[in-house]
Amino acid sequence: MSVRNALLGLLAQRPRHGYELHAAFEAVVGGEENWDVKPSQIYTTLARLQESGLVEEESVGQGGGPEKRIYAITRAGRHALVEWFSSGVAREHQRDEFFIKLILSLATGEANPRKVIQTQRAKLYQDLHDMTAQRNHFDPKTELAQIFLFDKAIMHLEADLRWLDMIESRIDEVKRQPLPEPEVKPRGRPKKEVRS
Amino acid sequence: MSVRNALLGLLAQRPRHGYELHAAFEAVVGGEENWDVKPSQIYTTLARLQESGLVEEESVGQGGGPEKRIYAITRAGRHALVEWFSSGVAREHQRDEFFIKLILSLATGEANPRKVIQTQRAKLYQDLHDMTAQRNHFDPKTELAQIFLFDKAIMHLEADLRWLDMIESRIDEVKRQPLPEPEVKPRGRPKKEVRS
DNA sequence: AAAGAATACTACCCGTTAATAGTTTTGTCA
DNA sequence: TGACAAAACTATTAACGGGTAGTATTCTTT
Repeated sequence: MSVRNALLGLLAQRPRHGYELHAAFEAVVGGEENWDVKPSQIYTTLARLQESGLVEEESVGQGGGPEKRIYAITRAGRHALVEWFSSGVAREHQRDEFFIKLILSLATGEANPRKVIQTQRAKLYQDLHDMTAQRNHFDPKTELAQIFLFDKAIMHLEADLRWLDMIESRIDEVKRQPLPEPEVKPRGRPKKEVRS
Repeated sequence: MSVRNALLGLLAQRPRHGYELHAAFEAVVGGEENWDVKPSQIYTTLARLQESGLVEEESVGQGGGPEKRIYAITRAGRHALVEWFSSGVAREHQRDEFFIKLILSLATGEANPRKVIQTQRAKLYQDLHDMTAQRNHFDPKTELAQIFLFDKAIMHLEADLRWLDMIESRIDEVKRQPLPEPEVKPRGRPKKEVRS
């Protein structure tokens, strides 16, 4: 969803062709680090945007080399962009991979939960270390935005570590709890509901 | 990735059919709340697992109603599962939707950055409120795991809010920085590199 | 007959990657 | 001077994995 909207944003400035969009995107958000968008994604996304009528092919330029298909944003596109800017970003799904792993290790006995936690903690420390190192490669005078991005990641890692500590200290309580069983629902037409 | 592995974990206990897997999954990780897996996803994932040879169709049971295709985990499947349990969960990509939105609002002038921040903050507070409310619907005596899941989400939301404050207080610094330009690379064969 | 559980499937969207292909510019070396 | 290497420039196609929407068939109970 975000590449899509980013392209709309860039096209709102002026019409561009695919390669140019790729360059602009990288410049804005991926200073050779972190967000690595492949050119092909730009083109597929562009195609889908066009299909949805948010973008249209304007003309075909030709300036040495292959032809350039130049795209422009449409009215509908501008509308979608405004929409995007004026709405909050939905939080990522609860779908937490580590959590499900931990629960499954508890529920199935296929792995040692404490070990799972330890592995994860090691990973988090490693990540934290890497992120911090990378963060310090940027110059606050000119690349403050990049630094903020890393700060966010770092804060999340710290939160994860705190959470992990909390969970570990109470893992026995969880173990003691009954395994959740799939609840059985009565078949057939339900009885007339008596509301509570 | 996680549904996939979760199915492997459940099949490691014993062979099951799709509907059963769906029920078990919901019981373990989605107490009617948060993680809502559609049955169709179970089936598509199962099909893909089978194609990769991690799971195989064992037999077709029949117990009232449509036939049940019963799946079992294979050796390769068990191997993949062990692999999963013994490796850390990779952090989610840097790909941060809010960040790119903010940067684009700064770079393109198509939206007011302060407003973007405010909208996001409102969203975060809303989410925080909802999460907290939901969290309190669970019983720590029997559903501690669910509560932990919410705790994690809550901690992340709090981190996001702190981060947002930090960013907002320094937004002018960012604004003052030169817009990142796509860097121009020299064409042609590169000069013989004089290593530093 | 109504209603919903039990069970399954297909088609599709979106983000993403891998692989490929042709043109132009420029440095290097014989 | 000319041949070639190397890389930028520009784009396309095929495919995969996660995920959703919608539908279809039976069976059981009221």
